[in-house]
Amino acid sequence: MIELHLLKLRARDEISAEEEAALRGAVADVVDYPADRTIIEANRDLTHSTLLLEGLMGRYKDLRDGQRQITALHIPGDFLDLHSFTLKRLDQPVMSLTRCRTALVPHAKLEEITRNFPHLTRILWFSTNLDACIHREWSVSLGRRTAIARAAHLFCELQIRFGIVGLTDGTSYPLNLTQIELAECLGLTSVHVNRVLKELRERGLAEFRGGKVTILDWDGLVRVADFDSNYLYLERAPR
Amino acid sequence: MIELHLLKLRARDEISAEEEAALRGAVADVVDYPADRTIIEANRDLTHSTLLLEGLMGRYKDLRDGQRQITALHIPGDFLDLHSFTLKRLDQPVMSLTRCRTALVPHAKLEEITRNFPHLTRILWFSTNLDACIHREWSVSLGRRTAIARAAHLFCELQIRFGIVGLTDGTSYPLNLTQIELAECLGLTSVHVNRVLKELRERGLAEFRGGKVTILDWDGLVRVADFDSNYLYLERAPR
DNA sequence: CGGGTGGTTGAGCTTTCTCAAATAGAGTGG
DNA sequence: CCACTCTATTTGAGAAAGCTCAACCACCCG
Repeated sequence: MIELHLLKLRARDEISAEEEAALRGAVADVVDYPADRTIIEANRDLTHSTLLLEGLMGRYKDLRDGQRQITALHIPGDFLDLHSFTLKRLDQPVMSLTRCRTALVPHAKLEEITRNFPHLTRILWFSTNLDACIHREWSVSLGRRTAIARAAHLFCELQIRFGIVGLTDGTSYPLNLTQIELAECLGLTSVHVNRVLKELRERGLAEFRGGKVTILDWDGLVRVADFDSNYLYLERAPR
Repeated sequence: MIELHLLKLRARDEISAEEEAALRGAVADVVDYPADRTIIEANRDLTHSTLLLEGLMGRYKDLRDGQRQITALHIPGDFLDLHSFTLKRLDQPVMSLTRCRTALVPHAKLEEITRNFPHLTRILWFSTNLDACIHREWSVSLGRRTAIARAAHLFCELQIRFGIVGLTDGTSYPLNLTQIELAECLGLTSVHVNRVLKELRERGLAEFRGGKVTILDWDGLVRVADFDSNYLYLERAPR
């Protein structure tokens, strides 16, 4: 059940058999959700964190004037809200973008881990820090990159992230978002995203259609995005 | 020495005398830096984290084309890179924006804490998660807020953060940044920041001059910014 | 076949950027 | 104390990226 999550962690550090068992033992129920459902509301007291097994989720914030910014995308193997273990409530809600399957991990079990498995604790801590690294890189995109570079950068990032959990065939991966939702990730309007996608397609860099991203020219896309995977911490190191 | 950091933590949870002692015992040398110096370079192996005692620091990323985005501002009492404890290297460098005084906290000491003080560990973990919440809110600003709302939002956030560590007199706090650096935080050009600051001043909302922010009309500023302090987790709760 | 959602395109507009120049201020050496 | 220099701030004018509004198309599903 937590196979994809283990893939993600083991790409960054060794996980012992005992640690793996502790992690497996921490998982409680499996819960499914339809698409377009807020599954973790903001400011509610939480007693468990949620691991994403299948589907696509996003953290977002709605502004008073009706605009929405998606601040993070979660793919299978990601915790949606491991940070809720210490935060106790979320400042930003999490919604399903497609149909999803999740596994609940009670905070009580995580607390046991912090008492008995210091190294595993650090690995879980690492994984929330990795989320923060991705947030910072998104800030760079939103603050400084052009529309086309932002889209290219996101496609590069996701190619790597899907690759880690074995969900890409090398040149394409599932991304069942509407152009409106993609615009909400990129800080653009859907109209402009449409034009940007057209340009990426016409320049032979990447294609977004049918709920799927296809990388047509990785090096070209990396160049347009000014993409550097450093921030994804793809090396194994003792954490 | 770690008084301001304790203020910050104790605003969010109880810290026992033993935990306080463990934290005090973790601090090693004090180091001073001049302004405008990169003090933690990207991708270097790190063996300690750094606590900011005095001054202003920022995490940033330079793009190929010469643009810079500042992704976080650190004020006294903040860890600059507590996340380096699990990341082992930083994806984004940290620089001093003013003259600064810091205290080094060896990772070995933090590791001891994770072995012996699970609750304190969770509090430190919380504090990196809080950084991430701020990152997400910055993403919202960069992605969706207008230039004036972005500036107003940052001024609101910093008023609260300086307030927690007792460095505001209620209406003003030190912020010794150039307009260029402020622009690098806000994802704008310095020319436009200048015009935005003028508008905030003329509308009687806030003033930025002489290395200091003065809030002239808190409610008005909050309205312009669409500011909600939820994401700063100002409540005490068992973490 | 019809309704609904999402994608595509065009035209004009707004925000913010770029380029350029003028002004202000802080620090330095004479 | 004054000229000089350097950096930061301020303002103006024109350009560009991306937004808004509107229409039309394509596809899916009942």
